[in-house]
Amino acid sequence: MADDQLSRVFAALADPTRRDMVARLAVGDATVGELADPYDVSVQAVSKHIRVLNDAGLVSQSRDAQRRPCHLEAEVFDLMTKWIERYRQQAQERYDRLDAVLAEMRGDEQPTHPGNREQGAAS
Amino acid sequence: MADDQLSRVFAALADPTRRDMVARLAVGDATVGELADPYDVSVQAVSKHIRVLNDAGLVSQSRDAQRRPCHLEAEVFDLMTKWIERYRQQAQERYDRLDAVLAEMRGDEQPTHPGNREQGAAS
DNA sequence: TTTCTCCTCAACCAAGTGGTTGACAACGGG
DNA sequence: CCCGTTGTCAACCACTTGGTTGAGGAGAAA
Repeated sequence: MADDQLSRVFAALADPTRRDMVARLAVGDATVGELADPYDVSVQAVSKHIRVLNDAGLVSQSRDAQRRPCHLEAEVFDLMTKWIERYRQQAQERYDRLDAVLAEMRGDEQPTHPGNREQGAAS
Repeated sequence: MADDQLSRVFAALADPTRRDMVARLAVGDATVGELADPYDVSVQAVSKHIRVLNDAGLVSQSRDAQRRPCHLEAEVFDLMTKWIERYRQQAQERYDRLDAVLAEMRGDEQPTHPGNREQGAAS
């Protein structure tokens, strides 16, 4: 597992249990015990999951006596969203260009200027 | 690794090499060899990466003689985006409510969360 | 103080991952 | 037809991962 943050975030969310915990934390902060309750695994295992989410920057923990309340750091989601949107859009534009070319080949559409359709967008 | 699609997609993108390949494929389809070229690993390793992307539904392969051109299936991104946005928004709403409560307790009139610069840049 | 609760650390284990090399199937060009 | 190109499959290896159990620290509670 590469050690850059984006990789860690994706890897952290690749586990359904951890996604579930994130869903739980989106509702409100929770202690380790509260997070562990719904699952049929040891508290230690849940503690490990939290550590993974923590390392990814998705969750932070504070102190309250013996308890360690977990808090969702939702800003990290933007990191993923940005990456995803970038390439989704890029691919989408490519399909759109292809559509335009196909339409042009069929004479479906008025060609604004023949052969001027490629590589137009400036990032 | 759980076998549901969302898990597979996240896991597939948890590897920088595979994210790189997705970036490459967003520009246009490519053969396995073309995808392997920039990297200092064997073609077999790249073939394995492609298989992972394939199993996640992110990439499809067709036939062209001996070649197996890879094609990016960008719709799968929506699966992730939906999941992410759901909990990001949920968490955001919670912070907003907290802001409101805090403001009310202080008798304040400008509710602003301390560590909460701005919300959705890319939605 | 002693005890109980909440949680983490350490060691261990089975299974999975990302890489390697070697073999080989499929196909086009001589 | 044989040969080079392209890519996958199979076996293997080091390392990681998600789980376990046991030990123990930090605080409240008795």
